[in-house]
Amino acid sequence: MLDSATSLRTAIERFVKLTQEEWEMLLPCLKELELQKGELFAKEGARAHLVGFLLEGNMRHFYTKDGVEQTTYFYFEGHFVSSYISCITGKPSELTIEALTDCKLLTFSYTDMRKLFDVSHKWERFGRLIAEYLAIGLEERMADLLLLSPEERYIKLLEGGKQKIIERIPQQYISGYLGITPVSLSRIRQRLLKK
Amino acid sequence: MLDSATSLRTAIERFVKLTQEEWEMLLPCLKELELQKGELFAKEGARAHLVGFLLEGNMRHFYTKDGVEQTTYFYFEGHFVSSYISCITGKPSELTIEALTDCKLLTFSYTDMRKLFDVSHKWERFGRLIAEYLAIGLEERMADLLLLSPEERYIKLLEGGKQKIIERIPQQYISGYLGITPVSLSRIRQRLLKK
DNA sequence: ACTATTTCTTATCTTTTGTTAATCACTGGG
DNA sequence: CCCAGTGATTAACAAAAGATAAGAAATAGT
Repeated sequence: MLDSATSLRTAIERFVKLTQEEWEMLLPCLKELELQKGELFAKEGARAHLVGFLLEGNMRHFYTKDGVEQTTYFYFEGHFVSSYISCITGKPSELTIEALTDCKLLTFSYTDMRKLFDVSHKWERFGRLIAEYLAIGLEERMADLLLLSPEERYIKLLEGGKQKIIERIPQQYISGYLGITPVSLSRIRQRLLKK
Repeated sequence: MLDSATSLRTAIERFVKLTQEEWEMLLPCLKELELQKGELFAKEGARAHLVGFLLEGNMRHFYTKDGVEQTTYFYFEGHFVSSYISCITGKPSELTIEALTDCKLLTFSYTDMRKLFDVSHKWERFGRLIAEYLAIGLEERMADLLLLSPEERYIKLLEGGKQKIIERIPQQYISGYLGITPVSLSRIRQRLLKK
């Protein structure tokens, strides 16, 4: 627990530097959670309250359309995992988060986080910076979807800093991330090989 | 100026209620700005510093790909306008914001906003809630791009709460918002008429 | 009211993707 | 070592989108 808490603190301090006192405001809220491959961290239709910090393993999140799972995001160790939109809006989650491998997490409830926002300017700032970080990522993702062809998006994934996705995620899920079918991704790969 | 400032205050108070004192922290930072149709509020390649509140008129923002403008968002009166990602990252803007009609705005610099974040927990909270609001919108937009076909996206635009876009924006720009060409949008409209 | 521009639609053709199904490759259990 | 199950590829066809060009409709300016 000590090691893992340190790793969480490091992640948080990429956004704001904490005094020991501030850090200890969060400490009692932390719980360890282990998930086996296939288990869910958040479920479509249920209000999400938990925020997780992924210590080991990786996860995906997916929407369901016409009964078909559509994977749109991946989580790796050292990053936060949450149906964040559901946490902040209080509405039922539209997405499901599933462990792709056995996972270890530290978790805290968003309710507790909200209390920290109330009593601490520093933690409120953390909340702002996390939301901004999320928005920056979403904006880039959206621009890519609007401006790039599926093939260009795949090339960007190959060349861009998202190596982990290529290395560790099955293609059937990557295709969802790119907004195309697995068959189409396979064809794109074939096209690129011949160039 | 008084009226317009009141309208801005109302917009801000949809996120946080302000005391008179807090409101007066922002007041001296405000400037009026008028733009004529076609003038730019932010320009690709330049670092953005300004945040605007649109009092009258509407605007679009667009990316440029291979020299072609690709419109991806619209702004209407009563809403904030900014190359927000550039403001918060400090990097050059990847998008250009252009007045589609003559516009009146109230503006303040993001530098001033940042100072308010530093000295006021309440304003920091405003910053968090704005960023969360942005993230919520982007998440929905991204999910639509990944899960819906162009035709479904157009139908959603027709039926969803984005009436202003349909009513007041030329189709050549709407097509960019949907991620397709103007020709393709015209065909989709034709298809839907025949149903 | 008329002309000049711009915007939207229609048509044709090419390219790409979706769909479905069959095949191939890999993996893990028995 | 074989076999079942899963994931990836390939094939064939239908549907949709991109590109380009030409024509119709709407708009703005004089």
